[in-house]
Amino acid sequence: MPSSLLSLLGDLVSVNQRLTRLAARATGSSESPAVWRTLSVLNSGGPMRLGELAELSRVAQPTATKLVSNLTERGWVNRLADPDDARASQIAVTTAGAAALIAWRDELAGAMLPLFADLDTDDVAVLRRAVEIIGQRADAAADLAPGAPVTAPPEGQS
Amino acid sequence: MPSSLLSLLGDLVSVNQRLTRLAARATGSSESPAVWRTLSVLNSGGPMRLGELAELSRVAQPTATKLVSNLTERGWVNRLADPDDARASQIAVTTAGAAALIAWRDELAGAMLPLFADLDTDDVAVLRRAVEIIGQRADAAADLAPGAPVTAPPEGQS
DNA sequence: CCACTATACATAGCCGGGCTATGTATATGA
DNA sequence: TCATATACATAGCCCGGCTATGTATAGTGG
Repeated sequence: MPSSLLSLLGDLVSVNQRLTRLAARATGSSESPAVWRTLSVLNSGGPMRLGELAELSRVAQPTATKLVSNLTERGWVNRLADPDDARASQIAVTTAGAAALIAWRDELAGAMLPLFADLDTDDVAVLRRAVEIIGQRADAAADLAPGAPVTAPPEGQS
Repeated sequence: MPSSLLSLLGDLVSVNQRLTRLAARATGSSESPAVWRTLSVLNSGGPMRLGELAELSRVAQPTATKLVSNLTERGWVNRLADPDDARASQIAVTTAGAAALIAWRDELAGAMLPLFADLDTDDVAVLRRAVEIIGQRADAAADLAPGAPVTAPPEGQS
C-alpha cells in the first residue's frame, strides 16, 4: 500500500501547514517563525558558528547573518570571538533569549491546549509517537543532505 | 498529566516546522508555500470570492489580492465576474492550476517517501490517526475564530 | 430617485525572511 | 611568501505578510 503512504504524507504536510499557521495565530506573537527557529536551534545545539547555524536551520548563510543581527539587537543572542579563528564567532543564546523561547513555547502550547484538551490517553499517545517518528525522519534527512541548504540543484540522480 | 500535554504540543509545533521546511526543500520547488496553500483552499473549497479565500487561508485580504494576482498571471486561477455583485468576482482554480497542485503533492510525497519507507504498519496507522486528530482541531479552530484572520485587535467599535 | 452608509476589493507602502552574487578578511598549504 | 580556500558580511532582489486607505458597487431610508 505504498500509494496510501504517499497520500498520507501529502496529508501530513498539508495538515502541518494548517497547524503551523494556526499556532502562529494562536499566540498573537508578532515575532516571526524564523526567530523561534533560530533560537531553538541555538538553544538545543549550544553555541555554534554562523555557518553551522545556517546549516542546522537549513537556510542560506546570508539569511543566518540577518537573523543573528536582528536577534543580537534584541539581546537574545550574542557573538563571542572565536579564539581559534578570527573569521568566525560563536553564536550563543543569552539568558533573555532562552527565557523568551520558553515563554513563547508555553504561550503557544497554552493557546493550543483548549483545542486538544479533550484528547483521550490513546490520542495523546498517538501524537507523542507521531512527533517521535517525524522527528527521527527530520534528523535523518539532515544527515543525508548536510551540505545542501537550498542552494543546490545537484540533480544527477536518475 | 496536562503539563506533559503542554510540552507535547510544543514539540508538535516544533517538529512540524522542521517537517514543513524539510518538505519544501525536498521538492526543490521554487514556489512558495503560499501558492500551494492558496491553490489547496480553492481546490477543496471550489470557486469562491476573494474575501472568503482570504478568510479560509487565514491571511488578510490584501495578501489574498496579491496571491491571486500572481496565480492569475501564471494561469493557475482565474477570476469570473459575479453576476450578482459587481464588486466581487469568483476565484477558481484552472485546470492547469489543479494539475500543478497534484503534481506538487506527488512530488512532495515522493521526495519524502524514502524517509518514511521503513515505517511499519503500526507507525503508518499512528501517522494517519495523528493527521486526523490535528485536522479536526484545525477545523475546530477555524470555526471558533471565523472572522478574525489576524487583523483584529478588538477595538474600533463606533 | 437620491443621498448615505456598508461592503468588497484594490492600491500604496512598509517590513522581514528568503535567495544569489559578490566582497573582505583570515587560514592554510605548497 | 603567495595562492587558494574558507567564514562571514554586504548588496540587492523578490515574495509574503501586514496596516491604512482609496474606489466602486450594494443596500437602505427618505
